[in-house]
Amino acid sequence: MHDLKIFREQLDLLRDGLRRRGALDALAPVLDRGVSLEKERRTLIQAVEERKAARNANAQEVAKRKKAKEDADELIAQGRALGDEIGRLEGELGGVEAELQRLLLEIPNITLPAVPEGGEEHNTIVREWGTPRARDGVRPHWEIGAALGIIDLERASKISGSGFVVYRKAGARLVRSLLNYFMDVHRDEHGYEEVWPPLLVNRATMTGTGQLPKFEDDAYATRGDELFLIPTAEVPVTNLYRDEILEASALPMGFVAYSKCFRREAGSAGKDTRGVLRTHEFDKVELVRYSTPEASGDQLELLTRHAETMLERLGLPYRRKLLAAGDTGFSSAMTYDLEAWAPGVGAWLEVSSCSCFTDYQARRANIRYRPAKGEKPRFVHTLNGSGLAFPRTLACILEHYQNADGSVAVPEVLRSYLGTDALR
RNA sequence: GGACAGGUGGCCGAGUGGUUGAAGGCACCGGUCUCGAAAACCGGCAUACCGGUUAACCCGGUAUCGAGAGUUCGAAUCUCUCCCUGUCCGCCA
Repeated sequence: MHDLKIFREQLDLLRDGLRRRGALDALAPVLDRGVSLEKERRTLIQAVEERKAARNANAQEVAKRKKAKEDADELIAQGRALGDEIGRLEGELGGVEAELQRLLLEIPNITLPAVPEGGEEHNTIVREWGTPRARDGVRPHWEIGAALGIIDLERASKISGSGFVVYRKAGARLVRSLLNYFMDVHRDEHGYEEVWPPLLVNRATMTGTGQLPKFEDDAYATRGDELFLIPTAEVPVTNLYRDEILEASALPMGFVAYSKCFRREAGSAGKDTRGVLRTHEFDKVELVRYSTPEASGDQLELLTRHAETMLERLGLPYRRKLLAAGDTGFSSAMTYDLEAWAPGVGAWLEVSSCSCFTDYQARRANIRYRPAKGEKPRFVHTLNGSGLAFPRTLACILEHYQNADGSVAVPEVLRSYLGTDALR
């Protein structure tokens, strides 16, 4: 969310940002409305506060007279009239502020200068690692998984519905191995604090990271308790310090959290849904960082490297894609997608999305830090990225390491976790 | 789920309708003192918004005592709803 002041002080910057996303035409009326409402808001605030000041002075005077046993009836009548007027003006102000709030929620973050303008056709591959395996003779992971008895989609749909998966035997253990391996590396080598967050969170938390109110249809909600199942660990972890002011010396902070992720995928039926590519419930290790505004660019590179390291250690060929402005997520100022090659599916699979949100998320969640003693608090910059998402990583492993005899070699780094060097 | 007891500034803690943004203490920062330190003393020490000025400092105003609504000329203080915490009981991995 942007600061209200953007309508008054940084309109050109905002216009240009929207243009780069290709969203200016659609949002121009929102901006115009915002500018005039912002003015109206200030006018109303002045009117209200002027009367409140009068009311407070009046109340003091009443107190004084009462103490002196003097008559105050006239003042009390004046106070009552002021009160009525304040009530009326505040009602008006409330309406204006509510609409402003709604407008602000419709305006996406402004992307950083390094982000290419335009739509997804301007996405840029900025890094490639490894040699993608040829598709010839490679079966997709759902066939491999079924043959090995480690991915059971039929029974998953029986017990839960479509878009769910049961991992069995070595498949189940493989999930657990990824969890432990990822957590270990990010904690021990990359210096993240390990966090094990709740999967059910309240409305304020979902609102803090922007899932609500706009995307309520995408979230699973509990009946009767006003709790939501998290779509990513980003939600509880970023909200850890909601409404707090941090010490500058604490930054940057890094958190690594494993979680189940729950997504209704309301609008994406039929796209990339084979096998485990898109499910309603999946596992992911998430990296979250808080940084000072000055350092957030470097922090994005660092975070992205942390995620890439996992693919390199697993020996999976991948590429880093810098998303163009129009393809960059609503709250994000800059995003790299990491795509690993799945030779069986014959596609690059997004296994991580690393973003810098600048202060857009922090403002909404009210996460600040104090640069130095006595200075005013500033919003932190928040960043996050998967490190990594399990199902697609698992699919890539099965396909990339598939042998001619139907067995699958286990990546070196997972062997001690999995207790075997091959799945057969 | 039931019954009590609570939620006040970074922390502790006073305060039941009228100069209370809020006593006092602790912590922290600056100063005096000291060769230096401690102690003592003096001063400072929330956030947001609006306006004036705007380069910064600053000045005036408004709001905030868990959240929201209400009563009142006036609410930390009274009423209602909700949230959270603690203790006991019940249930339970």
